Amino acid sequence: MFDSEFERSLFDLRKAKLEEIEKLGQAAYPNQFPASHTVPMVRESWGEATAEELEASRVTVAVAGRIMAIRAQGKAGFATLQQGGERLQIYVRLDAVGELGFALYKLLDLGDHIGVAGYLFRTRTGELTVHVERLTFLSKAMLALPEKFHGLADVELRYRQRYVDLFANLESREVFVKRAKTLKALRQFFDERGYLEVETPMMVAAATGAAARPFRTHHNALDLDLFLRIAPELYLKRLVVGGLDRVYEINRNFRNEGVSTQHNPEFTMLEFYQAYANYHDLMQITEELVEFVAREVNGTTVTEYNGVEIDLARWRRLTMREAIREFWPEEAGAKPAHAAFESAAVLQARLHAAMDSLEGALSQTAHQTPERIAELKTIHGALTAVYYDSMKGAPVGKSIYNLFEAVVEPFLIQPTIIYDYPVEVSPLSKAKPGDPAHVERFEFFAGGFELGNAFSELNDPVEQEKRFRQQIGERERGDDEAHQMDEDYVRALAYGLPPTGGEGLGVDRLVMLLTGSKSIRDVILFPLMRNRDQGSGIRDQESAAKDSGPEVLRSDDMRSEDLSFLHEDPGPNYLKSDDLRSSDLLPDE
RNA sequence: GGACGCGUAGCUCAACUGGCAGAGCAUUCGGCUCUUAACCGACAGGUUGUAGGUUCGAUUCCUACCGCGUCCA
Repeated sequence: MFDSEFERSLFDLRKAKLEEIEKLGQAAYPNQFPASHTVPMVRESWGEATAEELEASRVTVAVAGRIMAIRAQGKAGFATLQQGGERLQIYVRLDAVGELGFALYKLLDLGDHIGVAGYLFRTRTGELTVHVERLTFLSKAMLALPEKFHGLADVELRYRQRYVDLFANLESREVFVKRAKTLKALRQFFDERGYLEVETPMMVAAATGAAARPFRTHHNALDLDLFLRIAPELYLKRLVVGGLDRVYEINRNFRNEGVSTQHNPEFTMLEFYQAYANYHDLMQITEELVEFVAREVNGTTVTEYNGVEIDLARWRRLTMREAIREFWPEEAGAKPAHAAFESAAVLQARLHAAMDSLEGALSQTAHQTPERIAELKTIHGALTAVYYDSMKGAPVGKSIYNLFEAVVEPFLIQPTIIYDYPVEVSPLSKAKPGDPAHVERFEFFAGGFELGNAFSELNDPVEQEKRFRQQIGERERGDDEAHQMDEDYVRALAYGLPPTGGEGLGVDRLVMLLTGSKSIRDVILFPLMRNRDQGSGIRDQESAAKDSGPEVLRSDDMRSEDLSFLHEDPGPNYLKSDDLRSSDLLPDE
């Protein structure tokens, strides 16, 4: 538990103080405190009251909180209580609380929980303050708090010890309050529109519905290899077959892939399906949904992200081909003509010319900013990859999609819907009438990343089976993003899925936008972290002695202990896990 | 997986070109009955992430490893 001798000696000191507190007739760990108000309630009710009004009415309150600042002044003193995410000053005087009360005050430390009863007044400087008449000890902080002005700044410690981050950095608490409001607003939106909230399996025999590697686990009693789901998609559509016309699910998905500012191995996804709707309806719902949630959470649709104002109520809609032409970098030469989207050979020629053009631009970078040079290098690398992938036989639609990801997606800062996706990258979407090369699908973006993905669901079982077979062919060509056959899903379609629109939305990413968070780890309470070994910090003797014993776990080890089964070597029969590539929800690079 | 950056007291941060490892907050002791990043005085607190190497001498330079961050895959 201790990181140093300093902490150990502080802990011993605080234990001695607890004994002194008990000698004063207070319990070291009492069971309750009958508060009359929360700190936010006090601020709400009397935050504007004048000194005269407070004096005339003599409001008495009993509030509890954690001491976040303490200033003793001889026979009196102040402290700042924090509770419910807000702070309230208290004033303790010897002649008001008595000898015992003041002796307790002198034994208090930063971080202790106390309860106070007294009346409200304003100090000379105008601060709303409780004039304490009775002081109750509630719980002691046995370890030192972070620096009181800067809070806990170390990013790693903020993630690993979120319990400290939450009380030391109130803006961190605010992020998670907004996350809760986001979830509530999402549910309200769908509940009001007649959607049924459902829960589908997290542990599945085959990980379907998205393009990602799954985690593997095992059910002992049934001796059954299972995967953690990567998406609920195919289950939710089975429910629509079953007559649940409008369903939604907000739950965790698990993808066994890298960690980044936009990816955590477990993340929260909203998916919803609506019978008799198509992707045009979904575009409308998406815009309404994001706007509604922004207003519920922030009271406004304007949010600042990376220093840029984003209005989540103002959406653009572009087809993928329009977007590529619009965002085509001038350093890459002429924009692809429409014909370039029809034939692999023409597209390859266009890509090759763009690579040459970019190389030329990169050889004369005197007037470019370093940021732009880095962007151009990234774009050049991505175009090169698309080119060679195409030369090796990738379907033209897949190349167009990769081209879109390279030159458009990072630049979609303002809310944008991109629609009409190539059929080759959309095996679960329904084709556009009269245009078999494209499907009724869109993804929506803001802040430079994908927020969600939606389409008119393919409901022809024969066509679905054919698409799955095409995906198997893609996999044999070496594309590990190809989808896996799900025969029971095809069977469900054969019973008749009505025309249906379905959508997935990355809840963590929406919260990032609404809170201005640059990393997904800032909106996940306990993001996945590597194990810390003894490389940092001194291990206390107890845990060092019992290092291998199961009963003494270092706090840093607990998470990974819980999750260790997820990291086992897949082994030879890790079968199709790599191959289980499916739909299009938040596809991975 | 790759590139780059970071890791110094419980916390927030210094330490020039390699030359005695420092400050603020917090802690401890003393003073102070309207302070609010309270103030005044004193004390204490370090295996500079870990392990090696170069050097008369390493927080500083080199190598490997661990952890974190950013970008890329």
